[in-house]
Amino acid sequence: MLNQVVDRDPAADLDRVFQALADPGRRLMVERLTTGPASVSELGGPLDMSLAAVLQHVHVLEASGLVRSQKLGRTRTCSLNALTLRSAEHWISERRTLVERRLDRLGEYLAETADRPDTDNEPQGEIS
Amino acid sequence: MLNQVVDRDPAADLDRVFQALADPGRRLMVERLTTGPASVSELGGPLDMSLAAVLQHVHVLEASGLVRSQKLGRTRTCSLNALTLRSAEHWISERRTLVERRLDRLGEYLAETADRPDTDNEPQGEIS
DNA sequence: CCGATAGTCAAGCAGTGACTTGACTGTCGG
DNA sequence: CCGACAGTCAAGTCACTGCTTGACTATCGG
Repeated sequence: MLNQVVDRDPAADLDRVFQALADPGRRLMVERLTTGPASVSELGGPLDMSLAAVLQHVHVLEASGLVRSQKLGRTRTCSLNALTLRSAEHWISERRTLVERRLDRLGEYLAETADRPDTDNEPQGEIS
Repeated sequence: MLNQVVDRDPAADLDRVFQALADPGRRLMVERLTTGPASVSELGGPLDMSLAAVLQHVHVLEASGLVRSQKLGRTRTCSLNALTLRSAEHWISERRTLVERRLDRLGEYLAETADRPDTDNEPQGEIS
């Protein structure tokens, strides 16, 4: 009963998280879960599909690590895992800041070369 | 030549962004583009697939709004769009902070009820 | 002008994803 | 104990994805 995280491939991990988020229904479920735990039927309530289909979405979310769930009696209660949400957010923010920093530097460079029309501006590798 | 963003469905928009990021090859391309613009062949360099396949990935990235590109001569130069990266990051961070705040409140509640073992703690709706 | 370069388009195909239905299994409320 | 409830499993369908190959189109470098 302790075969939790056997899978240690960060890339495949992100695959599953982004794939899980790439569906409007599943995002709706995530949204619902931000307000607190919910049963499978509760998650599927607003979704106009069979319960079996909802369950499959829950499986996807669970495989991605975004959602954890446990069964109590005859109902399965699902809850959000903030850590997984964090890791996806982190991947994006890392890349975003990289681009923005580069774009800032480019802006400065352009501003400088516009001010001084004729100084020693050797083309040093690509900047753009 | 000005039929840019005709599509105004924020949900479908996120669909495409997360879908685009849900592929390791495409994430690699994004990663490459954080260091500056690149041609299609450059993006496909480390990828072990035909150029036609790379092009299709570029199309997906472009349709998601993550990448913009323009053709100059015979080469197409692609660049990252930080704004789209931002919007995906924003969606996640909104939800993450929601969960975390709720979890914090829950922690406080539990701590309080643990301190005062027998006060008027009416069960008022679900907290968990 | 010619060959190599860098894409582009269109089929075509195997694999995956998002469902459905139908049969079945445990609870829970009386 | 019985019916309804909440979920689960297994097929099966149908659309979409990620790739390939082959043919074709523009450049670019001499």
